[in-house]
Amino acid sequence: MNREIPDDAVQKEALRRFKANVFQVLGHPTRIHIVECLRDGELTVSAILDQVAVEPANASQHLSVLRSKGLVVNRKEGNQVFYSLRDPLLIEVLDTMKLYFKKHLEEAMSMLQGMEG
Amino acid sequence: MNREIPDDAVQKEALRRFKANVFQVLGHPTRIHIVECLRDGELTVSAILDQVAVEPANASQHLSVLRSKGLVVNRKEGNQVFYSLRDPLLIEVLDTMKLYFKKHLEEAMSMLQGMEG
DNA sequence: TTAGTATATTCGATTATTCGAAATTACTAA
DNA sequence: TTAGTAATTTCGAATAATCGAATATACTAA
Repeated sequence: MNREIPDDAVQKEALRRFKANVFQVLGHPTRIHIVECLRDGELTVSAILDQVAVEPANASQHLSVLRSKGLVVNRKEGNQVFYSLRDPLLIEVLDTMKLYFKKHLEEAMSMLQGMEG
Repeated sequence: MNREIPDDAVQKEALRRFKANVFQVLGHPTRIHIVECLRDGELTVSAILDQVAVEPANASQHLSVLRSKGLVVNRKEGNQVFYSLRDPLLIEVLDTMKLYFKKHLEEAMSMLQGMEG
């Protein structure tokens, strides 16, 4: 198999798919919100719900996505489930992004108008 | 309007939507590939097509997404269109991500198996 | 056991993304 | 003009993402 495409290219493509997957997980406002909430440490689902005002079922679904793609981990303690970020490096990505956003804020805002208009 | 939700929260939510939008744009392997191609400078669509083996129409659609969300810019020169990254900061995001990926490569690979299996 | 709280899963409808094929626009060179 | 290359747009079908409602599981306390 793979007589024409070199192994290297196949692996690079696989890596790109993986990257795309991670970005896609971050590609939803509610999931971004959840990740931001977890910035300073672990939280229970209830605590997350206090900040991220969505249906519990919906939050669970988003947490499930974050979990399945390895961005967050969870631990159970009695009645509750605590979530936390898998790797603080993710915060760095978000912080670099924050720089990007700050820089492009003005155009970002006018762009937002267009997005939902 | 917005009698109950403070302005600040509304703006934060707007910003999150914008961030999500950018991440979503990066949430496709072909678009990641295109951005990576543009890492070292501008390229014509043809040159991009040489590296990213997809239908021209498909590449155009992805470039259109990258353009409309402001991640790339283009200029026309005669018969051809040159694309380049809007802001090198984007590369930094990608580079931070690269660290993340390197760190999680092993699990990443087993995760990829699950994704397409 | 029963009732109550915390979280997760399943289901079905809606909306969004994605792709290739076909048609289109914009240039260039003969 | 005509033919040819570069890039884009439109269309329609297939697939994926999203949400709330309803249901289910797991734990706790009475």
